[in-house]
This record gives sequence, C-alpha cells and structure tokens, in this order.
Amino acid sequence: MPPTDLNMTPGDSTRGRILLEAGPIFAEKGFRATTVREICEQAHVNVASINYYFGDKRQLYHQTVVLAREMRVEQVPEPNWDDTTDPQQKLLDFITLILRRLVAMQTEPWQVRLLMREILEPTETCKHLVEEYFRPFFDTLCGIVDDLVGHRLPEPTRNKIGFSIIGQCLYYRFSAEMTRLLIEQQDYVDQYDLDNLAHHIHLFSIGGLKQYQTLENLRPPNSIATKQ
Amino acid sequence: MPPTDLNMTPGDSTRGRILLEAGPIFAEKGFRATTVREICEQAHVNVASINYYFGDKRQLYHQTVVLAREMRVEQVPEPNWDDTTDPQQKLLDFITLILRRLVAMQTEPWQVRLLMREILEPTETCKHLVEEYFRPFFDTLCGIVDDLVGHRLPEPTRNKIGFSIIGQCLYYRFSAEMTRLLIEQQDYVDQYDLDNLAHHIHLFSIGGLKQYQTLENLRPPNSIATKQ
DNA sequence: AACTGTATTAAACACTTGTTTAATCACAAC
DNA sequence: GTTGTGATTAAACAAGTGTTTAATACAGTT
Repeated sequence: MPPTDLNMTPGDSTRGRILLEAGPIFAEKGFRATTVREICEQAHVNVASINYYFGDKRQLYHQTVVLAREMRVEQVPEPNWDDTTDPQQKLLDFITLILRRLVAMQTEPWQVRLLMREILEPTETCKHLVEEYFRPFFDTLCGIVDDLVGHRLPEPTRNKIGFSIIGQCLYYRFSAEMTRLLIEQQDYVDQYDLDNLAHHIHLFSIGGLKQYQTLENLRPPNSIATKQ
Repeated sequence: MPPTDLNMTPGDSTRGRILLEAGPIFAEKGFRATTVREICEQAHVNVASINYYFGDKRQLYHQTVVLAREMRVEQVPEPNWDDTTDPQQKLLDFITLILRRLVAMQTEPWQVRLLMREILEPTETCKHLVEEYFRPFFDTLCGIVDDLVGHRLPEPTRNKIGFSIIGQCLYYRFSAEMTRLLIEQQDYVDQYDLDNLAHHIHLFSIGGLKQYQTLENLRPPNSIATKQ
C-alpha cells in the first residue's frame, strides 16, 4: 500500500512532488484538459505513479484543492482583532484579506486559480470547501456588517450586503483578463493596486451600508418601474 | 465552397443547425471538453460537416460566441430613455439590464454561459466581444455615474465605481452555484429574484456613489493601516 | 441523357487519453 | 546471501480525439 504523506512537507516524497506539480497544471488548464502525462513529466515520475499513489486522476485533483486552501490560509493569515477594534477598521481589514487571499492582485498564485475554479464550477470537493472555509469566512463578514449597521437586519438583506462587498472584490479576479482588454494597460498597473482598490471598495461599501442604517429603506421593493 | 448563411435564420440550413446545437454544448462543457462527434450527433449531421462548413472546430466555436451575443442583445433589449429620464432611474434600469441579460437569475441560457466563459478565460474571440459589446456597455454606465456624482471624477476612480456596480451584479452569475451551497435553498428562490436584487444593488450603489459626491473623499489613500 | 457543382456520407488516419500489467529495482530483515 | 516488500519502470491496452479522403447522392442546366 502506498504511503499517504499526512502531516509531511510536500516535495520531499514522490507523492508530495506529484501534488506540488499537479496543482499549477490543474489550476491553469482545469481538470479535464490536464493530462496525467504532463504532470508526471513535470514531476519526473512514471505515468503509473498517479494511480499508484492516488488511485486515479480525480482523487489527485481533490487532494490538490485541499492543499491549495491550506497553503493559501497559511500564506495570508487573518488579521488579529481585539474587542476594541473599530468595525470600520475591521471591514477594511476584511476587504484587504479577500483581496490578498482570494483575488491576489497582479499576481495569480496557482492556489487562487484552483479555488476560483471550484467556485465557478463546483465539483464534489467544493462542498468540503464551503463548510470548512467559505462559511466561517462569510460569517465573519456578516458579524462586521451587523456591527456597522447597528441594528438587526433580516438575514437575506444582511446576506445581500455581504455579497455586495464580496462581489466587488471578486470582480477583479473573475473579470481580470477582460478588464485588461477594456482599460489602458498602464492604468491597470498604476491605479488598481491592492491598497488603492481596498480603499475604494471600503469607501463605497460604507456608503452602501449607510442606506441600511435608516430603517426606511428596509421596506421591500414595491412595484419597481422597469421597462420591458 | 460551402454557403455562409449570412442574415439567415439559423436552424433551417445544415450549417445553422450545427451552430444552434453546438452553442449549448460549448456553453456547458467549454471548448476543449466538447467533441465534434457529440455536436454532430445532436445536429444529426456527419462528423465531416463541421470541417466542411466552418473549417475547423475553433472557427465553429468563434461563430457560436458571436451568435450568442447577437441573440442575447435581441432577447433582452436596452431600455429606451429620453433627455428627461432621471439618472437614478437610469441606474436602476441599467442594473436590471445587466441582471437580465448577463446574469439571468434562476435560469441560465446557453448564450449567457458562453459569454461568461469568454469573460473568465478570454480567447481571441473576446477582443471582438469587448470592442463591439462590452465597451459601449461600460461607457453607458460611466455616463450615468457622471450624472449622478455631479462633477468630473478622475477616470480610474469613475471606472472603479463602474466595476463596483457591475461586480455586485456579476457575483450572482459567477458565484451562483457556490452561493447555493452557502445559503438556504428556499431563501435563494424566495429572496433573490431579479427585482429584489436590482433594488438592493441600486440602493447600495446610490449610497456608495454619495461618498464621491463630496470632494473630500477624493484624496488618495494615504497610509492605510493594515495588518501583515 | 449527360454534365456540373454542391452536399453528404462511411471509412480510415494519426494521435492522445487514463489506466493496467508485469517486470525490475532498492533495501531492510532475517 | 536470501527473502520479502514497497517503489518504480517500460510497455501495452482500449477508448476517444479532430481531421481527411474518396466515394456517392442530388439537385439544376444544357
């Protein structure tokens, strides 16, 4: 029976080497388009090794996604807050955390690409990802929103505010390549760095949140007039 | 030489039938994972027909993307405004237009899936898409933002506001499947219908825009304090 | 009826895919 | 030294890929 390499630094063993070489390739080309032969060539192992260590290609993919999440959490740790931390500061920190960990401006680590693939086209692996990672992440954001609004919002409303904040951030990951076609290349480098973007999204979101601080905006949308 | 079917209703001819059957399959599985044999089987044509009519698989794909855009514009026409239309109403109409045409809540027409693929992983076809479709679309939004803010913003700032609005909308397309894993299935059906979402995004964005109506927030982010 | 150019077809081609097999290697235990 | 066990290998396998070819069918024209 092949070894499982739990709690070991990948890269030392043959199994770990496969994992670390497979990750970037899966991230770049997706599960289907990636060939086991390319992975094995990169890792300098025989084509049979993948089936020997992981059973099949699918289980290897699953393991790379799990590893990607673990590495990303370690690479970009959460900010440490205490009871006195200002909610506005918390929001800015949180936006910065998303941009750093999941958007990764300019650069694009393979771990990020892989996780984005799971958001866009979830496989079985994504359920694991949501429960272990995204849900606690989102709950943290909802807590900050509650503090900033100052009173209890209906859950769907609070969720939508959360999605508005996350959506602004993730735009720069999902639409990055198209955005580069849309605006001046030089502007993109100069004006869309991490701090600049975090500042804008924070400012814009604080404004959006203010709309929900007054109770009058909480009524449901009664007969919105839209054409067609 | 095979016919080109310009200005013809697809579906009548063999060529048109291939195009209409290829679209949904490319949308569902992507270019690479789609096989010409599956397309030909669906369209009840011989495997050689694709090469006969389109040259190769790639050119067929390009034509399906162009067709998808044309159909989507026709299916969801732009609202008609005049000089007296309120900018706030314009913004709501525009948000509704994005949600209808590009996000398509609940349902997911193959044309939308195909266009999203081009945003996420642009091929050569995307350049054509940006110039013919996305750029004028985005310019319209920027015009509305200008009207609402009331004074001239630096272009990168105005663009970022535009991206904040579009980002909130596209979130519900890109992260739709993951969001369904995150929140109650029933809530998603009840609380995230098109009008409800348009209302929230409109309200939230109006708040965000107000932050830029006062000139004081226009200074660059000077030394934002973020951990790590 | 013969010709012409387009449309369609079955079959073959050359190549890549994930997986399996059986042989070989390395190395510790006895 | 022999044995045994896990690691690694080259080779083969079976299925699927996009594309090409050469033959055939079918109109419309002369």
